[in-house]
Amino acid sequence: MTTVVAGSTKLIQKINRLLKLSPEETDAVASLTFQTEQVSHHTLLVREGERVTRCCLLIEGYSVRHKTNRNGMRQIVAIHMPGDMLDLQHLLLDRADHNLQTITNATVGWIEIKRLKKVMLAFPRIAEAFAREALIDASMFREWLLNVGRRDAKTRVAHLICEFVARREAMGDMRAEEVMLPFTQELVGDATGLTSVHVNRMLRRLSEEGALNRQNGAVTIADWQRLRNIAEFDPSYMHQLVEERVGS
Amino acid sequence: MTTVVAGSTKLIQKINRLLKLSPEETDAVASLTFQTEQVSHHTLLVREGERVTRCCLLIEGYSVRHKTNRNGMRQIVAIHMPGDMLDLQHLLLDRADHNLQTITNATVGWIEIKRLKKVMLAFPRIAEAFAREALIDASMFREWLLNVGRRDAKTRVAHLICEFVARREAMGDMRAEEVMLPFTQELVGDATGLTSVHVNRMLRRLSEEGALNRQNGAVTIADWQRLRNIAEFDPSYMHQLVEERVGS
DNA sequence: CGGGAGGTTGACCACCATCAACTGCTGTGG
DNA sequence: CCACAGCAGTTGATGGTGGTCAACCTCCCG
Repeated sequence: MTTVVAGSTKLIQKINRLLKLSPEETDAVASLTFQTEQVSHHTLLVREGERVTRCCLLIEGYSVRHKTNRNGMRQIVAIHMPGDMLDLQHLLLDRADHNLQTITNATVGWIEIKRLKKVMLAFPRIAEAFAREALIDASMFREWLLNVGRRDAKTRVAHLICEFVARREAMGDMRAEEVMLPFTQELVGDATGLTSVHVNRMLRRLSEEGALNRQNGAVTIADWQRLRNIAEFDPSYMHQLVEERVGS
Repeated sequence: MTTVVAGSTKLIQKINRLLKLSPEETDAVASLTFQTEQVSHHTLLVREGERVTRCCLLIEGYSVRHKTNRNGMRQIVAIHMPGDMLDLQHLLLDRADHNLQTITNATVGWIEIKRLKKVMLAFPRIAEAFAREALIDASMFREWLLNVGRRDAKTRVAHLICEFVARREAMGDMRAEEVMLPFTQELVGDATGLTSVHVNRMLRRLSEEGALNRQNGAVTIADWQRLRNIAEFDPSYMHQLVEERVGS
């Protein structure tokens, strides 16, 4: 439990993609301090129905938001990566309407909502950046709805992978092709409305068609254009968060 | 093309559900003027990819937001009713990522985004109300994702109907049971990821099970508790927008 | 070495899509 | 006033996509 500044580097990068910050505004974000915590995978950070009084910055690792139906079937509604502020919505809504859970070992940083609100009052453009992020999140939910509601299984899986890769690349990671996905097949199923068994079959198909590489369960991109074509992937629904990718 | 004040009555009611306005704030909203327009059903108000510089208040009638996949299959991602400000997201995002279309004859009121922004600057609590509305919209997208991804056809259809009825009742309409739905079966299918044919069969099942009444295509609620139970419907995902309903 | 989590594969089946035909309204024009 | 077109709804037959169940494998880690 220490305070960190380092954790906010990726946060600042991300905010700058949404809205160019002035030096003072950058300082204001950089001087935010977080109570950091190391958590293992599958840690529930926020539970549906809970009152939330603090926000969580994902510093390292990955997490998802999910809801469950009456039979306990799980629908993942979003995937988060380092630099994402989780629970920004709880600045204005007091109860969580979904669960928030890590899917890998992770480092998170907690901050009181009151303190965040203070910074946003003092620097309206920081507030605007957060609002923009929330609106882009909503756009991504809509795209996921289209994905789950009106695309077949292969396309859905390919689309999920494209989105993830594009976001990670935008985040500044190395060429995304070279990077393995941190997803279990069950997780992909829960995000796409499929079963893990069927996800497995679709991954095989995508690999047979030359879009993906697989070796002992780990997946990498074999052919971005082909994958993207199969996926019907067009990143414009992520607005400023992800630039259109030029090269192959 | 006249300016109206009357159109904002429902808007004020709605904002007050999200956040109690002061008399001055209420005045500020009430004095907003809109360029009104009568449009017929199926009018495209905003097209995906368009630059948007004005917002649209739905005064009378119903509209939906939708996206399409490569094969032209349509996914409806939200349904709007009188009093809803459409395109609030375009205060901060300049391009539309989905289509906006009326589904009935409707009256809409246009307002320049600049003018809205001015009011929001002068009255931060009005800005806060709009932000809260956007966040609740996002929560509804998440619930729809769960609906489409992890519920079977009968439950999906029932859930859609429950949500619509609860919202309309919250809006102050008469007992929702007595009200017919303005939906074609194809529309219900496009909102739930089903075909109109299967929606038809599910409506029949719901009526056989005593949850709905049907007479020449028009649907009313027969037994709210039963329908709600079939639907797994719990309105808390709509936060302050819809109060928990106490009676039957 | 053993247990557990995740991945892989096959057999079987159900839910929902597809296709097609028919009905009943409603609005419109002759 | 009727004829007709068009849209929405209804129903049946048929088939495919993806779910379910089960067995087995691999890898990792204690």
